[in-house]
Amino acid sequence: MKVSREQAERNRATVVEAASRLFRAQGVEGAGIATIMAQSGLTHGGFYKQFGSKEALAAEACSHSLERSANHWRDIADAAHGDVLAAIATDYLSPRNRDMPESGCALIGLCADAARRGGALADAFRHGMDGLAGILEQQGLDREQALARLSQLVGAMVLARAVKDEPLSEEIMAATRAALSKPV
Amino acid sequence: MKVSREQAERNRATVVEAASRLFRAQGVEGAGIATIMAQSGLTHGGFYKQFGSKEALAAEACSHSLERSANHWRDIADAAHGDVLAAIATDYLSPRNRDMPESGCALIGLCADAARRGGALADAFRHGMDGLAGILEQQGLDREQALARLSQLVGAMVLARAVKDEPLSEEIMAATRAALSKPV
DNA sequence: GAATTTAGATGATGGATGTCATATATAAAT
DNA sequence: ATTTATATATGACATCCATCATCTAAATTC
Repeated sequence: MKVSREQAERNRATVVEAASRLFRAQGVEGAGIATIMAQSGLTHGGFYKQFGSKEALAAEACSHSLERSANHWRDIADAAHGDVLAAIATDYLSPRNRDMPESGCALIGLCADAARRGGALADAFRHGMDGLAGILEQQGLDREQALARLSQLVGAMVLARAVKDEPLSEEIMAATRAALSKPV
Repeated sequence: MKVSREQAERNRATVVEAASRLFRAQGVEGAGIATIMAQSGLTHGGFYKQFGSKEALAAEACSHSLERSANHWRDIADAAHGDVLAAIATDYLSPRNRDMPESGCALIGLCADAARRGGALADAFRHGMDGLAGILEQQGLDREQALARLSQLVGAMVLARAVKDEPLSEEIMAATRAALSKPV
């Protein structure tokens, strides 16, 4: 049945949010339209009234998530007295980001999908990554340093998640936190 | 029909090799048993005479691939006069590794699958990663430095693949090559 | 308040997938 | 030379998925 325009817009936002969480946790292939819609309290049929395709939803979910991450990084930067990069590293290289992929950084959760699927998802991924790199650049790093250090954050978290071994995983995160705390 | 024991063993190795390439390129979910067997010149039916499950094949393919990478890194180390780490970085952070995932490093191609599927695949991933970290440790890096720098290699390649943007991707790789060429 | 529009529900479709049962032809064992 | 064992082929099964056609009830418009 039809719902009010505002309700429809709210529903749409709920779907994007659910997709963002499910895609990050299970990958774009791993999460089906039906699951995402059910998680949003809807059925699968209405999906194509709101989104052109699963790909389009994935791209939107990726943008949504990386914009949130950018806001989060800016909050950390504002709150940190002293070394902002170390504060971001401490927040990023944490069990929370490692063990809760559905709410963790989309650079980790969606990197494989962006690489394999390309298209609008990869565009959203690139744009979001650029935003995060830009935040690092505002901390007195030149672009080269910003990209190198972002790479290190991402690589450490990718490995920490993949090894599925708490001591080794903590070792990886700690080593990278230490490396990022050193002066340029 | 039955084939000779040696032929069967060769066939098995061919399947592992095909799986290793297809899984790295398309992910474990993206490559089906039928495709892997066809790529090996066989049909899908015989698969379960040789492998317990797709998961088991994925783990074996991961080990196989990361052992090859370790050999490759050792070759680079032997051939390099001077800075071995820079030589490895130059080889790793290259268009070849970025654009040919089916023959590229499995740390990149299988990290998402290891993180999501866990099990034997994650075990193989961890073991292979440990081996590569060990090679870095033999270059005068302490363990902490080895893990931090391996993270950086992995993160840069993950991002370089995901952004699907040749200039940005080259920028990421160059920034990380430069960072890894600096003294500890 | 009637007419129209439309968000979402129900249900179908075609294709792909991992796994397994059975058949067959050939190697290995006797 | 005969028997046995088995590597691979054929075919099937149940499940899942993205997408779309159709329906319906409620919101919007007139």
